[in-house]
Amino acid sequence: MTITPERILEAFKQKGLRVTGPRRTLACLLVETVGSDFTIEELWDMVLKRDPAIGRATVFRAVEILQELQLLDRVEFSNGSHRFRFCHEAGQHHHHATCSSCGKVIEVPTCLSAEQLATVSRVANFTVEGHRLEFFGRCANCRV
Amino acid sequence: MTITPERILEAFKQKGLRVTGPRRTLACLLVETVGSDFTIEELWDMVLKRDPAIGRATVFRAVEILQELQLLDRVEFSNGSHRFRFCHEAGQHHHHATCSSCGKVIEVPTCLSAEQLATVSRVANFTVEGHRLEFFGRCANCRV
DNA sequence: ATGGTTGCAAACTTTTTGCACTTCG
DNA sequence: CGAAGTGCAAAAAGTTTGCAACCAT
Repeated sequence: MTITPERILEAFKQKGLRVTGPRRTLACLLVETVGSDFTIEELWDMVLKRDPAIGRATVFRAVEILQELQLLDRVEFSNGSHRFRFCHEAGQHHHHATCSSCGKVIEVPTCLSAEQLATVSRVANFTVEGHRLEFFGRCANCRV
Repeated sequence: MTITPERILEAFKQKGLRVTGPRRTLACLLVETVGSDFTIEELWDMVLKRDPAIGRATVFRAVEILQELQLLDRVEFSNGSHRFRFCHEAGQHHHHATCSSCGKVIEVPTCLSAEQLATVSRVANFTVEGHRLEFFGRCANCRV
């Protein structure tokens, strides 16, 4: 199940959103970025190379939508900064390990168990609807 | 073990940092905020009421240090925003559940097991040095 | 046609920086 | 005294907004 621009555009349609030129351009670009991460500024720069007429706001707006569609992941780093990433596992629940030395991002399937989530609900008297989990450390290359 | 301004200032000293007027003011203020959360702007406003001479940059710099000292927690919300919080559990490892309706923050002790962390290390070929875990959902008051 | 979408530019929010002055130790 | 810390103001990042024109459907 490789991700294609069509899949992304289909997701827009199913949300009742239109398929437009800028969105098409973005979809094509994003599938090529799989496995790498970027800031919105960097994404905009990439977009400009394909269509210099696209505005920055359009990119910000598209990123917001793609996050809601769960297609684009926001990756948090230990220093509090964040980058975006169109993951191999796009659409699948997963988390990220980020190297505090080189910034490498690794997709990891590890997650909390149902029991652990139930425990949170109980002790916090809280309905858990979602969570975010990030691992920080050092990748194989940056190990000492 | 109640937290006191002295404890905070002591932590500064042990890091080789000086105890200054602004830091004293901040320490006193922070122990009174335990259990509530704030933005840096809000913190600065509170600081100004005690000493109108303190600059914004000083507050930003102090917040950065207090985070490194693990005394001040940065709480992330589901919408991507964040606030700071001087927790009851200051210094103890814990996480947060935030209500996406009213913004309430609940401190929770639930965490990953050693096995789960070991699994991440193994599958990602990655030395895990830290992690961040946030729960999103609805608190008792905002439940439908 | 018609309402969602876009580009632009300006406004905004949040955080950082350089530097002369101050203050702790 | 000397280095760390501070206040200020300006600048840098990062993001949002209003609106007239545009274009999918």
